Amino acid sequence: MSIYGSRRSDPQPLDRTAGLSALTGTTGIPLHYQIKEALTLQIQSGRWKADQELPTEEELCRHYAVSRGTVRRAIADLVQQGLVHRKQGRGTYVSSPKLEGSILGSYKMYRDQGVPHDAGARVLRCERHLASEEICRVLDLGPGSEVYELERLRFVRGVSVSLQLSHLPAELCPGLESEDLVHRHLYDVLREKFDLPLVRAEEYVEPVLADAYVAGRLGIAAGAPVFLVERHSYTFGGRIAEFRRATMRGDVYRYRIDLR
Amino acid sequence: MSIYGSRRSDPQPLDRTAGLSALTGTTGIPLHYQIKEALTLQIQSGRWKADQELPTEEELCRHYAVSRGTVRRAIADLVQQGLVHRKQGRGTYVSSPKLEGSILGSYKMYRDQGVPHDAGARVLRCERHLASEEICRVLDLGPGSEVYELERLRFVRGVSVSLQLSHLPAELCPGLESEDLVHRHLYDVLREKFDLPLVRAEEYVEPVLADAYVAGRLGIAAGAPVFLVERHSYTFGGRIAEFRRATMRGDVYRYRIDLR
DNA sequence: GAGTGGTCTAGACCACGTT
DNA sequence: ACGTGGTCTAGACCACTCA
Repeated sequence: MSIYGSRRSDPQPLDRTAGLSALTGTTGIPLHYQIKEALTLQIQSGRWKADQELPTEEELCRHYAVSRGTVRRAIADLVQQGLVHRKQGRGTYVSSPKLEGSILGSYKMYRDQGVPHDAGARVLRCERHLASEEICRVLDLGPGSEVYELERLRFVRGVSVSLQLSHLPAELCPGLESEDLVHRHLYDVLREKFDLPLVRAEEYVEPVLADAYVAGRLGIAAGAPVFLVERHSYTFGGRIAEFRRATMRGDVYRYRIDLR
Repeated sequence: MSIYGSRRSDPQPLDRTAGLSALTGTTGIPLHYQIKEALTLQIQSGRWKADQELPTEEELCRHYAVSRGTVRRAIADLVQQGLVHRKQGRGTYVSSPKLEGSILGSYKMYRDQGVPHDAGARVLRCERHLASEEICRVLDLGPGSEVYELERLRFVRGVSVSLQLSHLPAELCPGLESEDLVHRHLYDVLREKFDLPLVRAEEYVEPVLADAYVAGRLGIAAGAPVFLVERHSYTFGGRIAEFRRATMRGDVYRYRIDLR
């Protein structure tokens, strides 16, 4: 029985001796930092799932044998990092990584604001095969690895807006081809079916001219200006989960970038 | 004589009664928040300049008649916001807004990485005149306001890379036309000559085709893909200091966007 | 009313940088 | 040696949520 057996949503046990006591005496690492790292590990390892309740401050104080201020400092850092959130009178909860919101917020429909309720995708291709040398390099895979290659056409209100070619390490999402990618977002499927939450992404954006193939798929003239977006998406541990090359209609999208 | 007369770099005096005591009793606003706001005001008003030393924790405790933990919480929030930074054993210092680094980091030279030592600009035009209706709206100015219109061509290693048309409220930077904008960055001039540090900017980016004028200026073919970047730059108080429309060569630049 | 997180205090000791 | 910020404690009271 966990020492947290009486907790409402029964979080996983923490091993105080392994996580803390070994470090405290010898090293000069602050206690609040060690506690923050220990809690981070619980979250990133997946032992604490999204929306799960953390132990209360008082429990953590007892558990780590520290004062409340120290526990609060550790949790405050987690809040600042976005790993957890707190509600006064309620408790502390694991935050679900919300990279998707960040991605959706970065580029916007040009004229047509508002949430596109009737957005969707057509899957043109979803194949598992040996990765090319280039894709192995980009996905940080050894030679001879298998990948899923997923070509999709995205629609908003019946209008095609972008053409996407995704590459995913096959070992991370075996059986991807039998998932419903028409009605569900790829990133939702990755998170819920394959336990692959995305936590970070880099995009490289260039302006290019639509070639004949892209123009045909998007229903625009060849030579029209479009965004070419290369996106590297990462899951926990810095592991790359998807490499995507997308062509987005320049007359429909524009990027918004906030600089601070 | 300031009560801080003995301080090393002689910070401006704080008026405790005006800033704090009036609020404390009546409202339920936390003390650490009120102190943070009071310190923020000192910085944003320009009374505390960049790199200036803040009062020590002990002085702030006495001054606001609060405990050290409360002062530390206020300063920790300022650190997190990037307004100040601390050095153990030294002190707490006002940070200089570093929006420029953020801007320079957002788009990168395509092939040619590395710092462009020999970058420069040619000023094609710098005129003060009545603002058009559109520019008045964008700059949030009343009708009949005057603006500077500044057209520049930027070079890196002797190659023209972008064409920029900036609009600035004339009242914020009177005499801009006599400043050296060839060897100095516009934002450096704004900060140092006109006391106008930029703290935030929004960019809207689209892919377009270069028209004949732009192509001629940039030395590329008409119809080549380029970025059209509209940037709104803000100084303290949410006041817009510059609206810029820039055309950037697509074969030279690409945007890098980090999503979290 | 019981339990949660939010605020604040008073004091202690430590690590670091300057003098 | 002294002054700075960094860490940690033990305790108090408050604000909010929920049964």
